[in-house]
Amino acid sequence: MSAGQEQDLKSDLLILRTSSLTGALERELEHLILTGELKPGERLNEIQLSTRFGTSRGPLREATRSLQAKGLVDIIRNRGVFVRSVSPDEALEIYDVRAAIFGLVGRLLTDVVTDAMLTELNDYLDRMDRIASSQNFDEYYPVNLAFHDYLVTSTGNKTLLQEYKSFVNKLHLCRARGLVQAGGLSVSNREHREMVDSLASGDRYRAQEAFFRHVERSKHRFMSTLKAAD
Amino acid sequence: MSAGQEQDLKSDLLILRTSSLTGALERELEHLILTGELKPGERLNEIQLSTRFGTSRGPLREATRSLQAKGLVDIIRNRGVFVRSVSPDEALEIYDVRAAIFGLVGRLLTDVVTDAMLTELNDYLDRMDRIASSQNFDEYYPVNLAFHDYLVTSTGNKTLLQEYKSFVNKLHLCRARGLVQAGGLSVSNREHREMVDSLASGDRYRAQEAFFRHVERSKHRFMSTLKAAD
DNA sequence: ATCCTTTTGATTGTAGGCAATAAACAACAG
DNA sequence: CTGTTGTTTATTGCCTACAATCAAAAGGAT
Repeated sequence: MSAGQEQDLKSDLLILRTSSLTGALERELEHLILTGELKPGERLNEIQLSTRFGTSRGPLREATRSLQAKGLVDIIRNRGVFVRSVSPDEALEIYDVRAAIFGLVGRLLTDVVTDAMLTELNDYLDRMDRIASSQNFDEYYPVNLAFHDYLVTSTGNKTLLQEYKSFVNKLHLCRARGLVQAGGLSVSNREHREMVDSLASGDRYRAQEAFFRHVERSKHRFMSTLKAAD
Repeated sequence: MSAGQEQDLKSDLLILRTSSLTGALERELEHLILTGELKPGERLNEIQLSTRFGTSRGPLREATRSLQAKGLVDIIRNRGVFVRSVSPDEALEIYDVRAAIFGLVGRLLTDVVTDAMLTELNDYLDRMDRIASSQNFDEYYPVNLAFHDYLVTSTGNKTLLQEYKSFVNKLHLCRARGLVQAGGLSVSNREHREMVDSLASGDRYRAQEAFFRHVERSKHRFMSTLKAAD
């Protein structure tokens, strides 16, 4: 079954001795899940996957256990491994926690922000404004992602970065989540500008609240799509 | 090797068909780590542990992979599994994230707090005050834990609860962390009272900040013990 | 003493097998 | 026709045993 590319995964990644086979499998499965190739609710067949990647069942089982702890799959005893399906209710919970995390990003950045960072951020804003006016979502999305990544990374807090990414990932597993922000590109960028301005002001509470609200608003946009689907 | 109690763990927990052997091992190892029976930096020998619990290597390896994803152990290829040792720097990072999470608890609670909850919380405060005045730390600690648990659980946000507990656990893995709050029992309870009062006021920003500051202060107490050790 | 092999001990990955379980299916009685 | 009861089958859970791999310790040469 489509052995051409994946069969080589084992030998390919063993050349990069950097990590174990389990680790490679874990990254590969995570990729399949986050790109949607494995859809929420779908089952992961052990022997099917292990033969597909040319490994034995052992490392594969270890990889799935790791993914379970990360919250990407559910394991039901004697039934198997299933791609996690995040309910709308749980998505709302995640949005709240993510808002708090992101609020902390704003709060921390006020202490470390430099002029160089502010010009860099304003560059991002201008670029995103241009793209937003053309309503080109496919182009907007990666820049938007880079913008947020830049912010979180700049705090220098690696634990924070890890948590943030983990929550962004989990939101991808929500079935009901269409491309939420598709409507309000320029709306969203107005919030971005307020975030950067708040950083420039040096007011940590204003920054925390601006960052918090940005996620909260995106939660509300998500909720409105839920009601629309009723 | 001390087969008396642990040998029975397998059969005992298989009677409770509720969970897999891997899951049981994971909980057992987590317990050993968090109680300090396995100390930070210590290696987990596969065969030694599997024979100790009367299982084979497979489930044990799966359990350790899960613990790795939870951040409780580090796995080095071809070297083995080690209990995670949290550096002071990383502990400071965790304190910040935990502060943001806990701040969210305060913010969310203002929307759901009831009179019954407030009286319950004031009961906690009175009990802790009495214990604090007697400087009995062993008695204070579990009540303090229950107080915080009650707060986080009352938000109704299960994702939040899970994250909060995860961070509290990770802080246990910091070698340098003596019993930090040992000094300021009544100081800490003054902060608790401000937290409850802020909830009663209904001001979500005040509550968020009160909860945030409580963790931040405990971070500062932790930092002062670091300097003292220089 | 330093550097370079060699050995050793442990982990990692593989293969194969068996028991247990759950879902799908068939036979059956009401 | 419907609901219940076996039966089958696929899959997981767990085990043993073995080969491969790697890191650190031991040994010897310069």
